[in-house]
Amino acid sequence: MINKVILVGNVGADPEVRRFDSNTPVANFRMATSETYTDKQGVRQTNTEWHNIVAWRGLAEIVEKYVKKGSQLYVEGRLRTRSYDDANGVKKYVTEIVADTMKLLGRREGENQNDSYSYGQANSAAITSQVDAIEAEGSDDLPF
Amino acid sequence: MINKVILVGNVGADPEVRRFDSNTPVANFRMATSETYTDKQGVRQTNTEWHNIVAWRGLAEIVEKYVKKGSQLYVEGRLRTRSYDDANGVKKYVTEIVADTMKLLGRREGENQNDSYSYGQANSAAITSQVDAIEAEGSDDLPF
Amino acid sequence: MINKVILVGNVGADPEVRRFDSNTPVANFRMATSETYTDKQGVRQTNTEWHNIVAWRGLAEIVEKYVKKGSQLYVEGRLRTRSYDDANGVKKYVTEIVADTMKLLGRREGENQNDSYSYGQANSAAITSQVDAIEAEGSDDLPF
Amino acid sequence: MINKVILVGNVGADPEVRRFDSNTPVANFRMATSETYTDKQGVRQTNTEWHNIVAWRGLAEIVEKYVKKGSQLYVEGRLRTRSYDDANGVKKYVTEIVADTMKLLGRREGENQNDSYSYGQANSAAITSQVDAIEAEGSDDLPF
DNA sequence: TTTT
DNA sequence: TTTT
Repeated sequence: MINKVILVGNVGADPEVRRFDSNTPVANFRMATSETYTDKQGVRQTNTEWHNIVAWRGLAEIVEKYVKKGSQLYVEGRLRTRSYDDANGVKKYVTEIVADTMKLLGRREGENQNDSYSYGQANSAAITSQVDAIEAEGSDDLPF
Repeated sequence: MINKVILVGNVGADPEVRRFDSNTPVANFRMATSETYTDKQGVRQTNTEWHNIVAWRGLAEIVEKYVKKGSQLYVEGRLRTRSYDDANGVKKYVTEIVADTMKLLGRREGENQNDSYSYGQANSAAITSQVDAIEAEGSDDLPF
Repeated sequence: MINKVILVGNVGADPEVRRFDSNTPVANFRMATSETYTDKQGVRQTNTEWHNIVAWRGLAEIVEKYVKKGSQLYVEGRLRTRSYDDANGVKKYVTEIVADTMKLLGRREGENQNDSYSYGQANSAAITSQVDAIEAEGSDDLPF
Repeated sequence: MINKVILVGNVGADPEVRRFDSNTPVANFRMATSETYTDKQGVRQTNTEWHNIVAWRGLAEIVEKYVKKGSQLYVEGRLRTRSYDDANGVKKYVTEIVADTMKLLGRREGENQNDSYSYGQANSAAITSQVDAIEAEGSDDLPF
């Protein structure tokens, strides 16, 4: 069955990256998608939706290095709702997007673009070489 | 910005359809997407994810008529997280998929297929004619 | 960069599967997506679009076993335009969808559903076990 | 049935916009999506795929104003293969993506971002107001 | 709560 | 050439 999410938006705050046992990294961050429309009174309105993004392993490492508050991002992943007990022992539910593919868009100082990263399509060696290649490109002078 | 969800799965229970003031119908139902995999011990495992689907207006009416417990469905829509106060006055959050397009897949008794419905791409007259056409097809004898 | 195609439609004719050197299987088939609309004169019209689908390796083997003329299918893949010289030595171009994920929908005699297959997300052992599992399910008696 | 294409890439040359009878504008341009990978010899390789994009009416007008050679773009649309006779009277086929939604990504001089445009979801008045709003934003100083 |  |  198919469970697919595609987002293009901006990162709300610098990602948090944690490492669990066996050193598996996981990155969490929030991302906004906004839509603007003109209401019945002719007034411009903006609706902003916030999404919880989770990235594991190689993608988490790429997030750690390249994704920052304000980054414009393409994210493809799947929906997952999980529960947890809050500080008062109350069961809470949160829906997250577990990222499979990510692409940095646009351009800011220190950011790169035009590469996408997929979990599971590349082993860590390949990811490392991708990251190296990107860092090497960091000073390039592409027309776009 | 882009906020898009694509699901193919099965409906968990008959949809609930309510009508608000000005008679706007809204349909709510739950839909499952399952993925199966073989774990490290070689045992087949299934993960099921449940999604809250919301459909408005013309799409709600189509849901009311054609979507049932067990229906196999393609849903395209956007993520929206809303909050509400539960019976104890505690603020709760729920993430829903607001459907834009829907397609009945496969076939069960009383179900039809191969038509998709989009909110906003068809006026109510067109929706009505689609529905009529489907009802007219309702007695056919397709191979699936 | 992102190059993604998502189709839900029907297969026009039984797939052709060939094997190249080193025994890599490749499956080719055509798939139709139709849309119906009511024209300005109120007459129901149908537009059918035909797509060339290509599947490699494990996906090709699954196509060979399960996809038939008339199968209802979900296909996710990427666009690729390639050129070839026709019988008269004239250069021709053809655009194909190289499949990454596939899901059999609906149901016909001898067909199964609710499993999706991805190239590159499963090694050949896992694909084999998926196929085995499906074959084992082959005699069930589901409502659709 | 579902016929959907999602692309994120760069525009290869300035779009051509023509106007037919009844003044319906149509924009045509080419867009590249590239993927890079490391081959068996450990050498970095790039595959670039070129796509023919078509946009009609309001979307064509937005293309005319904002899309340029080098623009980074999100395009959502559907596949359509059409035939034509070339200068020698030989029948040719070309597969195009008819755009439904478009979003300018990244940022260059004279470009804007964070708005997406859909054909059919907005009437021409709404499109005009969107365009006005964008032009008004043209000198802004957004953090991203 | 679906489905396989 | 599919499907409705």
